[in-house]
Amino acid sequence: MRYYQDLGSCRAAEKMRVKGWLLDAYIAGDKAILWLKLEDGSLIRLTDQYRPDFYAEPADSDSIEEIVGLVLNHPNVEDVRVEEKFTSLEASGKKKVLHIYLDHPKSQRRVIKTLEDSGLFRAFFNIDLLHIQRYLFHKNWPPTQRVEIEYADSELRGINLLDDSREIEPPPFKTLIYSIEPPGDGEIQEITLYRGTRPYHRLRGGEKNIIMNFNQHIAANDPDILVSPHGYDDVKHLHRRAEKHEVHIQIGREKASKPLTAGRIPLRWDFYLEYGICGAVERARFSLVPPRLCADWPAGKLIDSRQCYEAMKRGLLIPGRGFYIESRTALEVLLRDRGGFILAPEAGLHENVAELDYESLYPNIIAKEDISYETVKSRCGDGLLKAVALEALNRRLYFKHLKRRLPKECKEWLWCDQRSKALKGILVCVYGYSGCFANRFGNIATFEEINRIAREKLVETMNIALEEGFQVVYADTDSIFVKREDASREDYERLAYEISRKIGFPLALDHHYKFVVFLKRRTDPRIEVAKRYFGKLQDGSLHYRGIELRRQDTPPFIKDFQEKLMRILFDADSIEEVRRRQLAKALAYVEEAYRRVKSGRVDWRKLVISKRLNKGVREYRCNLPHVTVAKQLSLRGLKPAPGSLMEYIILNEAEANPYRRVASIAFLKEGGASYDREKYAELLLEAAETILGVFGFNKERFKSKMELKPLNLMEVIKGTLSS
DNA sequence: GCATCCCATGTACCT
DNA sequence: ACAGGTACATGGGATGCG
Repeated sequence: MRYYQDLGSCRAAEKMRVKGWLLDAYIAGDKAILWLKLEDGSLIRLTDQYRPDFYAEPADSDSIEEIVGLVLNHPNVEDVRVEEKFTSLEASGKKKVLHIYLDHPKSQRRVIKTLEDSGLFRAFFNIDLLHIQRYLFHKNWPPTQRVEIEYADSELRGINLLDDSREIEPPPFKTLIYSIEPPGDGEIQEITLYRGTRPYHRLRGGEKNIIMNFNQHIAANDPDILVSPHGYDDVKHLHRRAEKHEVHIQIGREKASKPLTAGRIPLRWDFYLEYGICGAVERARFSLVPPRLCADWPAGKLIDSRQCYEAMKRGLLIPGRGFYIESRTALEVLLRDRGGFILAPEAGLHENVAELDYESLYPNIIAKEDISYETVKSRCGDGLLKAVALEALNRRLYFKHLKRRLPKECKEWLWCDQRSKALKGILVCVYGYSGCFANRFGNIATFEEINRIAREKLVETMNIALEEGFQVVYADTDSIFVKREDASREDYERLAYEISRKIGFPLALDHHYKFVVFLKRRTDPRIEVAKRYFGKLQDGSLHYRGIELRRQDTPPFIKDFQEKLMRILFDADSIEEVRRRQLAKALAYVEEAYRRVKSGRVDWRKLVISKRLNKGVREYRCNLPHVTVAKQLSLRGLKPAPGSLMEYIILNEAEANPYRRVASIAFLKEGGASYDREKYAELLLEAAETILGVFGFNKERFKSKMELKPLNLMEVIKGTLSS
């Protein structure tokens, strides 16, 4: 067993050796504070030395000895060494740089300011990271990974990483779930405590009391993880309210509330529901950032952290964050910058179609073809990006495949699912982030090279399918839709296997459709459209993309209608049966729903449209309905924040005054509202046309037939076929 | 003065 | 602090027509 010894004081204290998981870590003063959950469920707080260091590149390397003397003279600098380093990934040769060691984390800002002002330096490196990142990077210590540690006198003496890469279960962190009522930053009326999704206790009786009781509850239960609707923001809210009553509360494990949730992990409700503790664990392991911080970070930030860690391991210097700019002419963009490959679908109704999808195609290209920022121009060695992607890729594959062998919905299945989903979220971004302007190592060439290979692979894939006797109906980026009339599920699986073997990347049968419809452009029905289709799988479930039903801005009534319509239509064993029997039933259903909308009998709550307000009301140039709604709210003192959903119904679209066209649901009473029947009927028929359009359904014709009673619904269809 | 077309703007979705 | 590609609705000005 190897220990990474620290240079600490060697007092005659008893050394302890324990196994556990790093739950939280942060820098306080000149120490790293480490909270470890141990195997027996107990918790320990250890400290460790932390002295920050960074690099500075002299503007003029000739007078380097003189500069060293100058820097050493700074009262906060403990040591300076001259080292030879690559100053960028593209750099052709090493340069002499100063490695500067500081006396205290707090000194960094001051020292850098002084050095900057001196004008003697061209650039600084390894400064644009959190201290805790640098500490964990130096220790090669991914939080939440199983470790054996040695300590004495509450000081860390050594760590040894244990291999828990095959472990499914998350560390035994204790969770507390709560919510604050009402939501928002006003006075607290109640705090609800939950077991799973069920409330089991409500704290009530005056804000001050509620807060104090909650504080006590935390102290008594000593949870490791705090789950609430807004995670850390809720903790801040609690603190603000407590201050109002001059009450001291302690949500974290430190008396000094430095990080408010020191030693505990605040998680957002929706994150917890989707990814669980496993998700936080995967993020922390990937990024080497404590889960308290990284659970909330956007993926790009996690990738940046991992990239910096990998760079440091290779002895590379970390440049500051900044935006890179690459200018190119419009023609260059036109010629070079292409995204994924798309084969326009063959519009219409198809039977027995297979959708074959590549498994993490982009990360696989990065890892297997070793595409990276520094290798893209001249291929050499293992690239940085490969190192970033490979472990996550293997981990994801492991959990995804393990999941399939487990009984669905058991604990282990859920953990595998959460881990693989969390890793997928990161992996998808590795490719996108490679060309992101904010990526300190990024460049467009890398991004485009990955893209180019992906396109090449997809075209090869299509060709193999054709050679094997299949028809390619549609293809987009990393998936292809193929069909052969007599093909069985096994035939499709064989094809997927054959392609995987030849291309060298994993491809799998993702969906086997009984029926699938590819749509035409609504704005120009002569042209077929990508990314909009729907169908029924062999197992009987519906599967659809891009259509109204997928959109959050579609009113629930329309969604329910469209889904039911699809069900009715596809309740058959063959296309013949669909046409002969189900089509008439579907039309009858359209008529029924149409009459209901037109009669005004639909509950307005089912007609609510919700659209996101992406910026401040003043910044809009177009007076769109949801902007009008935002203005309505502003007028009444409710300021809708950018990013919030505007929920409204359409009262009368034709109204000249835009404020009377729509109404925010905030102003609608229980009694109800009279909605714009014409408009909602129109939306209904558009949703119907999406589903029934292939059979010749046309909303205008439907409407005119509806005016004439009695009507024979089939005429709506027949009319088209004969015309 | 009114209907119609076109385009910029904006949201949401797919991979 | 993920990219690029795609679809579609909406408002409002430009355009055409009488």
